Amino acid sequence: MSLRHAVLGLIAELEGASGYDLLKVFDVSLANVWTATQSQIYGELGRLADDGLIRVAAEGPRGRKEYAITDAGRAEMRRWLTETRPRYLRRDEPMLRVFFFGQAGAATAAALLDAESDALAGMLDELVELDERIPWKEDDLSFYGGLAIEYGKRFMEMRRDWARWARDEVAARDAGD
Amino acid sequence: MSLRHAVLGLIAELEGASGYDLLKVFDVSLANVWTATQSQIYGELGRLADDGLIRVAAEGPRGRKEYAITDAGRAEMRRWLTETRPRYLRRDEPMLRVFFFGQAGAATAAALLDAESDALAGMLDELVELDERIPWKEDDLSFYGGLAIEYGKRFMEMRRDWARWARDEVAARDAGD
DNA sequence: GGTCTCATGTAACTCGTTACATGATTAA
DNA sequence: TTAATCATGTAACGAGTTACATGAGACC
Repeated sequence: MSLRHAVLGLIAELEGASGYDLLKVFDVSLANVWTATQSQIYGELGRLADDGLIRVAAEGPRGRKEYAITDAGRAEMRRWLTETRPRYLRRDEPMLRVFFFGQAGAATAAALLDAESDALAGMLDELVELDERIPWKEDDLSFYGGLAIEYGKRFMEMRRDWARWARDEVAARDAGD
Repeated sequence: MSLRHAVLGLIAELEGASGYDLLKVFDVSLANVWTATQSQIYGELGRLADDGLIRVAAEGPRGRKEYAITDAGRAEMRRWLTETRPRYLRRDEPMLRVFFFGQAGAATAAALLDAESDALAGMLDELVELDERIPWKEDDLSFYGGLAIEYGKRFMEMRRDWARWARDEVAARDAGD
């Protein structure tokens, strides 16, 4: 139940946030780490409130609901961080396709790998820009969010370099043996 | 519908494979890229056969069904590789937790990061061993599978190094300012 | 007055996980 | 003979996606 803890953890850090606020956080910094849709977030906020882990602390204009974490919620967050082990489930569509590039022919495979390294270079640029735009290290969320952004940058770099290397391997195999 | 194409692609490469055979491929080489459970695989094989993309080519002992791809299946595979763009959906539980390590205190955060770099070093060892055990480059699946394994190794290395770096950042922040 | 952003919610569907259930064949 | 491996299938549930639906407030 990772989404549950993502939402709960954000409410803990961002007291007074609404579902709409969380949605923006998911789109920007958390996107590198966990994606969520609008309907998921609102649904989970409702369930967390029903279970007493968060509560509606205030209501604003346009039906806005501002949430705050409860003691039970803080305890659950600590339990999740310290008493559960994360799962390393990999599900990576671009990399899955690589597995089958042989079925499209070597020339097409090389072109697809080129397109991927370009896409990755673009995503890396976006992250670097984001990293420079946000004032890190001010508070805990920023500090740990900064660690996650650094991870995102390393990830994109590694992957871009891999795509370039793989492209050369495919080209060499096509030309040579 | 990535699982569908993962199963379809494997049947294309491994003519005569059964659901049970695919299950092993998913557990070993494909695990770095796409995970699937037994019930998903059998379900998808049934649906692919219903849709005419694969067919039961032979039946073996113990109810074994050996599948073969059809022309419609090969066309669908080509279409998927060349006419669709992959999605970069990241959903990474260990990294999500990092986002909230501040809520457990700096000492606990450092310990959690230590545990993670150890786990990653172990997974890297497993991949290196796998890489040495399997005879790559013999056929297309092995060649492209080898590219994916190289990716897996780079991924683990990057991640292990990141965890060590992050641990030092947390320790420095805790000691210093 | 019109458009943009803020703001929430639900319904239908697909995908993924866990657990159960069953049985044949092989090798020690 | 008994344990391991091979082999398939389904049922219930939980998680994630897409689309629809609605409306209030802010800005120009």
